[in-house]
Amino acid sequence: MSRTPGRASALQPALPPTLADVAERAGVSRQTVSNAVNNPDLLRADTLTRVQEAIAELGYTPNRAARNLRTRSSQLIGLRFTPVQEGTANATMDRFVHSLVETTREAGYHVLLFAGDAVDPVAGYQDLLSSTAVDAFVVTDTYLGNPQATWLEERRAPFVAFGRPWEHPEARHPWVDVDGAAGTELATNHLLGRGHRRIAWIGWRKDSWIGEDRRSGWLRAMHARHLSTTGLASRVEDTVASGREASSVLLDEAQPTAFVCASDTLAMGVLQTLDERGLRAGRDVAVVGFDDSQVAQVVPRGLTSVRQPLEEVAVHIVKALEGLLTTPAVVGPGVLLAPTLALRGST
Amino acid sequence: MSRTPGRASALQPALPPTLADVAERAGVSRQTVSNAVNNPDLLRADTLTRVQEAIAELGYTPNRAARNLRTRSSQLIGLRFTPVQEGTANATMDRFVHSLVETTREAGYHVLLFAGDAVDPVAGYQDLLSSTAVDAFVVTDTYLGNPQATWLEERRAPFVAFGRPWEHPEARHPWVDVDGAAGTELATNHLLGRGHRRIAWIGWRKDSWIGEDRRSGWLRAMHARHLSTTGLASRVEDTVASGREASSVLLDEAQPTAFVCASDTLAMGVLQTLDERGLRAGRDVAVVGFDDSQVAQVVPRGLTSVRQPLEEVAVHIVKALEGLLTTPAVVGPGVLLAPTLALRGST
DNA sequence: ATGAAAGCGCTAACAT
DNA sequence: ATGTTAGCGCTTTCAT
Repeated sequence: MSRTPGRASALQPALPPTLADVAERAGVSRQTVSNAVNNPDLLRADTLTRVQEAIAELGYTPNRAARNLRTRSSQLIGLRFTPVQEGTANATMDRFVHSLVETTREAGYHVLLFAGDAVDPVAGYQDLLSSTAVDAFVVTDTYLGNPQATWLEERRAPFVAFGRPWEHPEARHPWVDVDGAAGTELATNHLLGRGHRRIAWIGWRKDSWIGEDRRSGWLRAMHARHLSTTGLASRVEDTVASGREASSVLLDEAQPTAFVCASDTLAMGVLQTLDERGLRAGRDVAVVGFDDSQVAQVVPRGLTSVRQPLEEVAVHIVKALEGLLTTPAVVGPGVLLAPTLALRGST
Repeated sequence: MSRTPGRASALQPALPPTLADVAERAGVSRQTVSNAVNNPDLLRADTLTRVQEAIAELGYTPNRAARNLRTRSSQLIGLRFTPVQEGTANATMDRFVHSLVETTREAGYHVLLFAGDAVDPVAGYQDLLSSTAVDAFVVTDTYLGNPQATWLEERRAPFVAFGRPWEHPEARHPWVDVDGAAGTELATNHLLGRGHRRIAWIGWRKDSWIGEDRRSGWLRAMHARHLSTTGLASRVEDTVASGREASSVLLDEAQPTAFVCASDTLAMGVLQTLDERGLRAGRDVAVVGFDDSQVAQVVPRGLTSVRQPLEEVAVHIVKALEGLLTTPAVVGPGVLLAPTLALRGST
């Protein structure tokens, strides 16, 4: 008793109405109201109407915390949000997060962001998991060994990875990824179609699985035409400066007429080199980047770039999450999606 | 009874330990464990040690849902996540979100992302508010009338705005903003210092408060030197194409030697125009953008740009949130922060 | 300094 | 088809 919703003083806002308030108003039990919300089919039509009216009149919304406690679920998906790296063109995260937010919403979930502890990458996951603050995770940073995925799998924590378990083919967690090799192959074939034969590759160091994957698409396309790739490849850090240096060396030593890059960041480095040498991208030398970043879209004359279907990725991830969160959990096979090529002035 | 933590079958993971499990192990009451977690000062040193040992051994973490239900708080801050606009350079959101995630974490909060309903911008807020899913909101899209802020204020919902209540000076909610006029003044003075006298402005349409604010900084700097601004200003849509067209017209009709722009997007349009005319940014014509986007950082030779101190914004916002969430709520005055200028090759 | 009792708002399980 | 009972795990209040 003593709960008089709507009668609290103006200074202290009224507590939101509860199930009990609705029940009293509609002249039914609390359980019936609960059913009206969660299993309306169970109610007789006229009872349902009466309850729904009471709900509307009171502006009732189920209390999340109470529901979470009772159902042992939070309807929250945890995502470790890594910062954009300043001075690079990489912004996949941003577009992906939006797609994920949108898609999870349709499935009745929200996205909870947490920061990565620089020292212990697993700390953030640990916290949320053991306090049952989230129902599952989406793991995105699968590029380096991915200790998170392994850690989560050991604890039987539900999660879906954006990215293949490269070095753990035995991993049994669901994942969704984009076929990087197909993307660079697409890019290389596009250049071949425009008459280029000496097409250089600028990618990441050998310990990057994603980098090697993307590189393999370039190789595949070149070899399919029986073109030599000797001296045409460079593996560097993912920075603009590295892209600039690598392209400068390649131009001097291998005279390529086109560049395929593992990232827009590297491609911007190539554009810098061309700019320094008074060459025009697209006319004198062709350049293709990877990720279709904003940079690729707005740089003068535009940068042709491989675009990941992030909206589609999000859809498949949420589908996998839903499978994971039913009992018994359903784990489907990994999903590999095909990227597209955004054509612009640089080719 | 029947709860045997750690003894569940391997197929069904064990339920996490509860307060009661810790209490039993430590030979104290549940309340004492709760105090050990929340008010350790209340315990005798040896009891505290014993309880802490039990907590460590069991790997106990308080259940969020239960705590939320009891304390009527979720430790969650809601943020409506708007997508990046493709084809623009705007990515303030991304950097800001990261700062916010980082800062809220230090204050014991997490960030909950939700999508904006295109039709009803208030819908997402409504839901989370009435289900008490979040403790407060951070409102970022204050550029157009800001119905959200008004709506939230009417409902006495706790929120902090990133952005001034331009058209509602009587608003009493906390806000944090960046002094756009100071930024463009900084930019203009920088150009004046480099000898420029005919400095043009490309900004947004008149109905944008932020746009007019930024414009006023340019005006102020020009007028302080008794320089005419007649014919040197243009107000357009925030797109690269508009920036290109506006700069083209201005170059023909007013012969400016420098441009100050309301956004990096517009500035990229200027760079396009220069590129088309065979002019070099920085040597022939100077250009300054606004927001220090990734684009500004990696475009060949770089784009000088006004940089918002988003980390600092986040700190002040979280400070304001904390004030809001104490009882009684403490509402401080609005906070206006000064931007800086990131110097690059375009000036 | 510690413990016992009560209850936050909801839903699963069972009874009618 | 609806109601009753119990309890999710925690903290507030009060007693010792």
